[in-house]
Amino acid sequence: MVTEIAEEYLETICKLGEEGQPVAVSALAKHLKISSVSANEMVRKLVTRELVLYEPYKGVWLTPSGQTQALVVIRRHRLWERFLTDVLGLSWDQVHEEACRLEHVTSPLVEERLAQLLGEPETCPHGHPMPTAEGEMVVEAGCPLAELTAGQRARVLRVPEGDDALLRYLATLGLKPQTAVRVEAVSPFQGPLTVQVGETRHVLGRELASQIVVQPL
Amino acid sequence: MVTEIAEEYLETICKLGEEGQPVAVSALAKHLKISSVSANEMVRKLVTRELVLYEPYKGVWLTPSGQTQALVVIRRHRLWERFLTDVLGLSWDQVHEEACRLEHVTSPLVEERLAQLLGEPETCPHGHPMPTAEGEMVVEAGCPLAELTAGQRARVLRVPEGDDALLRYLATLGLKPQTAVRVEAVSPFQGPLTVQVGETRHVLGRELASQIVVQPL
DNA sequence: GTGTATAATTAGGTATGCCTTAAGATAATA
DNA sequence: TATTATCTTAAGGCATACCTAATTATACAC
Repeated sequence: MVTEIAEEYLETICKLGEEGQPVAVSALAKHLKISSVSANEMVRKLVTRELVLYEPYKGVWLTPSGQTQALVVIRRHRLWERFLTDVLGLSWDQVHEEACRLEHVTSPLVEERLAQLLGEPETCPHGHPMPTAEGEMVVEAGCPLAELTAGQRARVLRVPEGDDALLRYLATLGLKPQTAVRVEAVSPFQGPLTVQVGETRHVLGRELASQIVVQPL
Repeated sequence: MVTEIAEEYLETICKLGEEGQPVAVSALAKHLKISSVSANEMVRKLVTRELVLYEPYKGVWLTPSGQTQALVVIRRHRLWERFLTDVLGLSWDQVHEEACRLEHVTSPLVEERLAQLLGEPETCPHGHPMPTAEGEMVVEAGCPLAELTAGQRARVLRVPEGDDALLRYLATLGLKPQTAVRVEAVSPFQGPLTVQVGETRHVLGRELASQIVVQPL
């Protein structure tokens, strides 16, 4: 058994280390908003518990056991997010923080029943994949909206989960997972994109557009 | 803001101190399964936060502010219990422990939506009253089943919440809140009671019968 | 009234998880 | 290769919440 704090570390390492890439301890510290000294300390504890592997100046990555634990926490997080939006009617910018707390106090039984209640959802409200009960997670391939060229159509796959203000803005644009979009124009020199969503056209900063993952059609 | 541990203390003081009776620190310690030294320590912290009042050799009781906080936690606990039984289909012996963890990570918003979803329930699955969102809790008057005499009829009001094995046993007897019972016989010298529940007759130990609160009809 | 059992407190210690400062090691690159 | 930036380690602290052992205070029964 690990503490809630350790669960947060595993979860963060899993999210930052997509494709098995080692995660720099400094990146971990930045993400968890703690000093890199503290992160270093905890990483060493996780190493002794054989949940992560660590090479100085290279980074940290999950062992199979750590991966399993991380995916359990991520699954619980995303199940709660779905519950909070779909059943309790919260908006998608309100659920991340709540789920961050609920994920650590969820038993396997509640996890299972929640999944049943929700109809075994395949994504969270922000479009991120739901790890299965068996510990598998398939990340649907896509590319940042910012990489499309004028005229291309695409389907939104996922948006960032943690930034409430951003999510509220995206909601006003109607830019949510599964939505069809069409790039009208791309300004050069890292300029904004003009994107058609439904009947409306919106101008999106390059920075924002690079955080939205889409599947070109 | 108080810690989760402090919330547990407030909750326990509220439950043990029905009718505004001071709660002995030793009783608190026993209930929370910690040493009385630790309980003493925490009580002094709660005093400085003006959540409880304390007189040595007399006990501890809630201030209005402490009472409010305690009732919030109890409300969240009982709402989750209802959710877990009514929506997720857990049995009533499985929900207390889960709710003990969920109660501390529940925002006012989730509390409110949960109450709406459940139809503003007035009791938990074990029959204990639900504090209102305004911080009121009315404990329905009743007496222990053990105090009835042969021939008396009654309606079950509530049963203990924390003892899983007991709850499983009561479930097999059909002894749940709102159930009508009839005392068939009372053995003298603190002997068992014979009680009719539905079509069936059961023999209940005095100890057990004294833990079941009923309303005589 | 005094003794005794119970209750409360004090003193000293553990573990976790965070912090900071300072110093040393490594890597990237100019 | 030297410099700079980043990373790591060492050392010392803080807060919370728990513990045991020993001491002191109180209440109540005789």
